[in-house]
Amino acid sequence: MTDTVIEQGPEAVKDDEKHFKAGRPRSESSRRAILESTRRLLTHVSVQKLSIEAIARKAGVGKTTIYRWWPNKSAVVMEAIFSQPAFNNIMQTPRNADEGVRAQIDKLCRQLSAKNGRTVAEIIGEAQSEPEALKIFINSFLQERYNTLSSYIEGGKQTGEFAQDIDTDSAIDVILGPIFFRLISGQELDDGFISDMTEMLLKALRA
Amino acid sequence: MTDTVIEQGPEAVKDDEKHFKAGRPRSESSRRAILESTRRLLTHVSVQKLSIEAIARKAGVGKTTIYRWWPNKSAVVMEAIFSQPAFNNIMQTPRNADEGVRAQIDKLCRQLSAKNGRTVAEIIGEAQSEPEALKIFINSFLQERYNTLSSYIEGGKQTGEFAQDIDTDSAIDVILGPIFFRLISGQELDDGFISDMTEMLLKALRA
Amino acid sequence: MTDTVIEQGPEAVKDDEKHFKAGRPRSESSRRAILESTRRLLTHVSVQKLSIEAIARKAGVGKTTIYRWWPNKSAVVMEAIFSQPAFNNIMQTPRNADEGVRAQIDKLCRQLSAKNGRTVAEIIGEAQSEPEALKIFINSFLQERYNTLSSYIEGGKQTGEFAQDIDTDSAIDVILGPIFFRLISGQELDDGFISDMTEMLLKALRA
Amino acid sequence: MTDTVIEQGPEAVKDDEKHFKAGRPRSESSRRAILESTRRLLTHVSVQKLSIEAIARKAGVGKTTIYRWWPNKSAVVMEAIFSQPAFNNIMQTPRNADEGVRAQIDKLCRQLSAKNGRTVAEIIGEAQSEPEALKIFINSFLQERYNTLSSYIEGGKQTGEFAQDIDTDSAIDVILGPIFFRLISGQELDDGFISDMTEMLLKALRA
DNA sequence: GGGTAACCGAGACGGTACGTCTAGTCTTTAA
DNA sequence: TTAAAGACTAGACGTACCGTCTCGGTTACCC
Repeated sequence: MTDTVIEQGPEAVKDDEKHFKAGRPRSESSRRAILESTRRLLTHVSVQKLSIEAIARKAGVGKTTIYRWWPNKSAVVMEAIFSQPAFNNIMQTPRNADEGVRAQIDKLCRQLSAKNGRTVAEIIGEAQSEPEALKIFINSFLQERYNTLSSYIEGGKQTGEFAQDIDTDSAIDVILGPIFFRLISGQELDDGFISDMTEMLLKALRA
Repeated sequence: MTDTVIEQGPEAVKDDEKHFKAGRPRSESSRRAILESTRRLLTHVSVQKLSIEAIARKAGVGKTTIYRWWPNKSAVVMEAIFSQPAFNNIMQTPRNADEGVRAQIDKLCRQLSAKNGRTVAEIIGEAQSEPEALKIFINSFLQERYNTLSSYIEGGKQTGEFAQDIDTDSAIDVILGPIFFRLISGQELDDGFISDMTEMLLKALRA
Repeated sequence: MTDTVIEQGPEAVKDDEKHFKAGRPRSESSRRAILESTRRLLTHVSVQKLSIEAIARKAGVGKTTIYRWWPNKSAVVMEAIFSQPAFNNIMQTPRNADEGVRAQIDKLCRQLSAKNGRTVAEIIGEAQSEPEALKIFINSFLQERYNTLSSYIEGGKQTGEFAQDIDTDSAIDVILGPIFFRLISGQELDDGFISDMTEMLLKALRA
Repeated sequence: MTDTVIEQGPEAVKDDEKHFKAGRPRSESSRRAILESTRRLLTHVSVQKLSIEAIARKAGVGKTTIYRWWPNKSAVVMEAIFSQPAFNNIMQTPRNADEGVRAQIDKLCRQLSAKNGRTVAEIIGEAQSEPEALKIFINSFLQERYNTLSSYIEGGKQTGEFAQDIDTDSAIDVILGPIFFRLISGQELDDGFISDMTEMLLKALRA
């Protein structure tokens, strides 16, 4: 699901009617080689120091092939990172709102720990000067967490678990904020912080 | 106060004893021209697209002069931005902890609004792939806000305004997090969000 | 004698009358340090790659001190090289013109062998793009060899050893040419070549 | 013929079999623009003061394009200069050895007169500190003159025109030496000198 | 099975910027 | 006044990538 947001190719046209599609089709093996090479290279260098040329070289692919299918480096990197199984966000339906929020916080912190967290931080960094990259990041990663949290909070407000007067969107930012702030300020997302933060946030939400 | 952290020059030696100081002294006018040019250029381009060459060109200064006094682009940018009067952080002593935290949140949000906020976001972005730049950012900007908030929260815990069992450092991250998260996720720091957030955070802190 | 040609400083005033000479006197130790450092550096790098900065650094001297006393790098190098005892050109008075020419060829070839030869070649190279350096080279090195050869050839023409119809200046160029050509074309001035050449040249000169 | 020595490109593969030749082909117009710009710039500045950047700027070409096809500045300059029609060395077959040597001397002196001579002198100068440049100079310019003279001298020795006991290689250096020496010592290659020299040299060669 | 068309790799292209180096000048204090 | 130190503007160095382009060659689909 994640990658369909990123995907830019003509495949986007998936309408009912079969389109006349002349010409050689996109090479699936090249696509995989590009993403795999990107992941490999990111274990050694930062997103900003990663170059399209290096990806192409390593993947044994022409630069044009990359430029044809992705609008910029950030898009390649995000598809490479977020298409990994660890980044799928399917949550088990929780027993109550409190538990749902806790589970989402936990899951997100686990996803952002270790190497992947650093890379996501670098992606966010890259996105600060490229509005388009920021949009892709939001659509392909943040949106889903927003939606999940949103449903939990709305649910909590209805059941009376959470205060009725809190603004859902603001609340989400208050929840996600500390996590990403720790990430970009170079601090660990250690268990101590996670539990401290969780208690504070739930106290803020509760009725 | 901010810039003393960044400052690199031999002026650091300000001891009582007179030092032998051979050679032509640092040109104050070049220093000012560099910082001013940096500020001007940043109104047109992002931090990442800003080049040392462009700064030198615009300031009518040799590249070496920049490299002599600043370790990298981020350091120049930070000194240019944070040395502006708007970024001094002198807070009036508040009547109580609650008011102190509110004032600090307000002040920070005002500093990060408009053009400056974007630039700070870009600085943070740049720092994601340069540990040294991150360190400078923390020392020359974040640390002060940390210290101020820390004293308010500790005070609040002692007077009984705030809960005794909260961890001060975690609390600070919970407070600063949402602000910087809005910033880096490209959303406005509008009044509605600020007041929503403030209420939630203070609820989380209160005894 | 050699170096007076190169010398440019105010010492040029060597008139009888004592001149009032205010200010700190020229440092003889700096002068020696500069020349010695130049010689040392030239054992590692070529004349063109030798920089004034490197000389100043090595000699523990300001760049200004060098620029004050020598017009350019070539002048420093030539004074450093040609002031060595090996480069004095005092010839014993020969028994006849033939022997004089032979002796001069021999001496020159010996002076231009090994490391010194390479350096002289580099000086000539440097002088190709700096007319002033070329002039200094001619005055401080070539001229003396010209004069000596000229007197031998003129003498030979008078005694009938050499043909009357040869032009002395042209003859000198014909004699010196092959030596310097071997030098700048990177070939050794080996004994075989020296004797081959000497025979041919004397045959050309003889009546 | 001259430039094939300099040429570095993959075109060197001119075998019968068709080679697969991927990628965009070398731009002939860029190549011409580079050489032409080099020639133009050399009418104003010396070889040593000529910079690759200036060539690229004037030719409207990226620096990389120059570095891709030539190993260094000297190589560009030599191809620019020696690929001119005036520098082809095709000699008419002479009636005898004497005439051949005279013709070669004449031709060379004509080629080295005026502006071109100065540039060749500068090339030689440049080559004094760059062994690789010297090698290219020898291969792309000197070698041909050597070969031609060699065949004439060998011929002359066989027909009895020239002395049997002269060493051909030494003789060539004796012939070329005076010409290049006049060049690098900044003197004109005027007709008077050329005829004086020619007579002396042929006298030296004759049986 | 031939035509068509988009794909592929390779790699050259004009550019920009990097961070370093040196030139030659300027400006200070100490001798 | 000169020496020494070292900062100054200026600009070239050779390298790395950018994003575009131009090749020869490949692979599907449709008639």
